[in-house]
Amino acid sequence: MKEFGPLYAYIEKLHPLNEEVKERIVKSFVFKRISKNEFLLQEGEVCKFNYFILKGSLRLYKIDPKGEELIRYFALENKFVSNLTSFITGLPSEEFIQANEKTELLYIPKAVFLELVENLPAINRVYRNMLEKAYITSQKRIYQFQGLNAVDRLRWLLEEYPGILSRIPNRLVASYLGITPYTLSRIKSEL
Amino acid sequence: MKEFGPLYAYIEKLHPLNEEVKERIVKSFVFKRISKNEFLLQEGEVCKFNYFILKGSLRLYKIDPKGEELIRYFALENKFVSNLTSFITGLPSEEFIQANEKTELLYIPKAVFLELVENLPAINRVYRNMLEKAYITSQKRIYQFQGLNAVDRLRWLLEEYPGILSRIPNRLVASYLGITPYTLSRIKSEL
DNA sequence: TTAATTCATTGACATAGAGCAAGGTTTAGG
DNA sequence: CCTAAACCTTGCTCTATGTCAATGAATTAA
Repeated sequence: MKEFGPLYAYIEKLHPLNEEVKERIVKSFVFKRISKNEFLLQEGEVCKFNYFILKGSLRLYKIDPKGEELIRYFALENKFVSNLTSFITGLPSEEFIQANEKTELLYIPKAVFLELVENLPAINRVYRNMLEKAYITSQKRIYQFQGLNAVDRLRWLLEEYPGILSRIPNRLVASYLGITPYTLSRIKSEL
Repeated sequence: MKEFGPLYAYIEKLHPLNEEVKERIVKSFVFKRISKNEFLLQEGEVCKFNYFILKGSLRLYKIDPKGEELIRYFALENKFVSNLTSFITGLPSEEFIQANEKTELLYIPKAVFLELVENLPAINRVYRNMLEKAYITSQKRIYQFQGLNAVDRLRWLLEEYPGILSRIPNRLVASYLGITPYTLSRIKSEL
């Protein structure tokens, strides 16, 4: 079960783990390997899983009325990710979750996860931390849109996700920044 | 303790309350009346309270490098509000919380609140719901900025907060929408 | 490896929204 | 109730970013 190392490490930063709890975790999560562009969730489906990324990356996005991809979030290694809104409410997702590259992950069904949240303090802490982190990230992003122009958003991105431009197609990065690929291409030269 | 009616109602939508729990709530929250423009939190302070609004409204904002107010959120009646980021992390707030009008609220110190979160399932549920709601709201707002132009943002606002334009100065509404008051004034005529 | 596709760059032009200035209106507090 | 201050509106101009088109580079699949 060497796949579980990164997950244990993640959880242990929040709450101590004993062998019994580790066993329940191993029984509850499933390993999965997906290829580039494969979907974990499509618009209209209810998000029934919580994912932990071991290798690779995902993007979460919505298709707007013009058919454009609006990317809300890039999820990289050692992050929990799901469409929390759909996961929480049980309503159909408005978002897609798709792999940017070949990706390895662990996933846990919602019902199993919520049962662990209720019964294992470590996982209660994980869920709380997910919500807190997701919230803080969203809030930063709001101010980024509200207060920064294209160049400053790019600067912010490069601090937050160093090396992302060489890892993820610029077209997707532009969507994440809320600008066109043309503008991204131009502002990259202005540093 | 008639002030507590709205708070009980709020909590009871999430989790049943008995008299014993109500008593602990009454002992833990403090009633406060504040005047227009009074601050509940200033930049640099750590947010040590959680507020429940009984009457009136607050705004949460940040001052950008040009000295402009960037409003992230309007909190109206029957909402819990605090600077969750600072509340969670214990780090100094980058935001101000200020009253838009004469406002009545109940507040609870962070330490007391967290103790109730740990020990009263009803309040654990309240905190979880706060985080979930705050997250969902933020996420909507990201897509609003990423995908909508000024007119569509205004339309969205009028659905989400009907009557807000007659209640809160347009200057503040414009900041919330991420546009200038000039533009807001102009687009109001385009419906 | 090559052909087909997708992606990035760049120039010319278009446009939403910003910034400034001036005037009229509303609000607040003494 | 009256005055000062804050707020809203509107015309004019400016600018950042979008749009379109053309070309070249990189990636992908066969």
